[in-house]
Amino acid sequence: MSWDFTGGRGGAGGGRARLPSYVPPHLRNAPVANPYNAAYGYSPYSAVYNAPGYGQYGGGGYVLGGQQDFAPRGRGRRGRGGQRRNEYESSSSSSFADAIAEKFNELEVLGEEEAAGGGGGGINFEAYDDIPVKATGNEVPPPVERFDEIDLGEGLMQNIRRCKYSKPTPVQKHAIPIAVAGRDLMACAQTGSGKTAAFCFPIISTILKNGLNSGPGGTRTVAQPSALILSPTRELSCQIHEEAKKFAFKTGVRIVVAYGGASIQQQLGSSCKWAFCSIWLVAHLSGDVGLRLFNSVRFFFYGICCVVQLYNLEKGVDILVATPGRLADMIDRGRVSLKMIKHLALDEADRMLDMGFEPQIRKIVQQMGMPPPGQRQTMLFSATFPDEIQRLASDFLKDYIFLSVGRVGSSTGLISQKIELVQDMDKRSHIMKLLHGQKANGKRDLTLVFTETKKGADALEYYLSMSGLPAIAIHGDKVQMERERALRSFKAGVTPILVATDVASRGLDIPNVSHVINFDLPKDIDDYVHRIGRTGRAGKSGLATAFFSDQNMPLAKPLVELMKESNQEVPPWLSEYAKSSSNTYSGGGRYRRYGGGGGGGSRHGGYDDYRNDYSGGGYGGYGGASYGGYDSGSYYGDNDYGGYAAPPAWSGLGGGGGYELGTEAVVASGWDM
DNA sequence: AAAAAAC
Repeated sequence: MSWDFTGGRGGAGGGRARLPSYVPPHLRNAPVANPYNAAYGYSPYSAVYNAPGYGQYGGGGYVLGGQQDFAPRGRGRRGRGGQRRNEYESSSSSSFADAIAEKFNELEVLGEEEAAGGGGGGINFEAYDDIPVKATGNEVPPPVERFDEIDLGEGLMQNIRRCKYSKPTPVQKHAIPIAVAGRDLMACAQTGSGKTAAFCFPIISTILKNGLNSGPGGTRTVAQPSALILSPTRELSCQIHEEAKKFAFKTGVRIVVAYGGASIQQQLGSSCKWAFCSIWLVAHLSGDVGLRLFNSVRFFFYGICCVVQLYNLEKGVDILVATPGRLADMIDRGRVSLKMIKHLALDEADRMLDMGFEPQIRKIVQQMGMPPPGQRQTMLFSATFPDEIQRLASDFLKDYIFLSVGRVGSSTGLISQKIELVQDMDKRSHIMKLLHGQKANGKRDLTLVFTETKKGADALEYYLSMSGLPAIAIHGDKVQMERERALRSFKAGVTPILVATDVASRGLDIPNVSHVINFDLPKDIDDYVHRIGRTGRAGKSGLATAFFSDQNMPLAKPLVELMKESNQEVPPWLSEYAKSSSNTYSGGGRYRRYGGGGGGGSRHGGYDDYRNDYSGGGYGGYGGASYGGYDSGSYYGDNDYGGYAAPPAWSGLGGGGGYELGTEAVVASGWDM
């Protein structure tokens, strides 16, 4: 029964069969049957650690320096020749050959960030030529057409070539010169537009120019990274880390990832891991007493972990990729100091600055020793950038450039959106119908199902599993190990149905998703945009189905507008709802602080520099009526975002040197890619 | 009334 996997157990057959274990150097260039084996480093331990009873310790998480980086002697990259490599490390990208192999494999299966960031893999670069790009701000550095127009440093250039990034994507063309010039940046660019590289290249390049921070001495007791990259989920941090490592290959730039969900095996050397596994085995064989013994040993090892963590931090880190909670914790403990930070990048910045996250971010950025704006470079990236968030973010920036990149393939209509009127009680039978229909197709395409709550995700997973459908759930209540296992299992097609909360809605690289089902629609239209953007990638068509129930009335209007923009057929009943609800729900019931106010600007990727709204009031395109509700002008009366005179005219080439590329204003149709 | 993010 396929749904045996839903418990995240892997099973003897499923789990072990995929384990590549050690790959000898001479075979590392060989194509990998399943890209995810290599890319995500199935370790021989996962089968063991995923055994029942281990779960609560979150074996899959990383405390610091995921994978290679946390091995006691670090990676081979820094001249250690990989002598400390163990099986786990080898199964990840321990050599660049592996990295390249992964890259190719990922491209083949339409990796998201990879694909768009890379020059190969059947990416339709012609489509990029039409993408409207707009940069506003003072003295905007001109874009480049090629990577070699900018001196990024030989090591990095070599890696760019190794990655087969032949040509920069639109966001890279603009963002890299801006960032290399040391300017602050607020970039509104789609997931999959290559933004990871857009902020990594300049950071790595500058670090190389200014000299590495991490010397071999290790006399420092506090890690002082010179760059910090923050992201809202652990998986995303991990993904960025993996990316960045490829770019920094052999440059000596040290990149460490830090996020929660404490792990044991990830941080121990191979011998410790084996010892740990053996103990676990013995413990299980000898029953209850053994298990108790195992638990004490586990705690012992946990203590060791902290020591290892310390050691690695002290060894030096140039770029720290982290989630906010863990970083704040490490700063509190005095393990990390931000006083040497020269570059700060926030990925998915709008989420990082929304209600739940903003205080943490503000604390990290403003109260934990980081140099103030002006003395550091700050770059914010997101696919959606509501005005309210822009306003918040401007606290972190100085004289920044706002960059807005339109969508790739928006005109091709890669994603078809279907909205169905399904009441909550009918949702289950309805999704069964949908999924069985797909099953009949015999395809192994991936289906991503979004629910509103964690409980809902679990319940749906259970229901689908019990109905014979291979589903697995991912959400924040699962321990990190289960989350990662779910993701792997989904990507590998073992459980081609992933039931997820919004933990999986942003930034994550989940290739081959052919269908996104919004079992529960999100409250926020931006979330919807991010969610459906998981499908329809790199030339493949995608389907996004949403179950619209009476609960979703507030979403009707923005949803209709979004669908119209992307040339989707709007069901008549939905239009009716949109009309009748237009003024009723203005901003009410929204969780996000920017809630109803965001309507002044355009949404779903077509955001504009809010500074330009300041004096002008609504400028065509999207009227302030988007959300019904507030007139956006009401926000601008505060006058509290100090010193921002309204910069040059928003429309590109005029005025103070904004750039405009492409054929139309940036509020182009289409949505995420 | 949610999700995420530290131990």
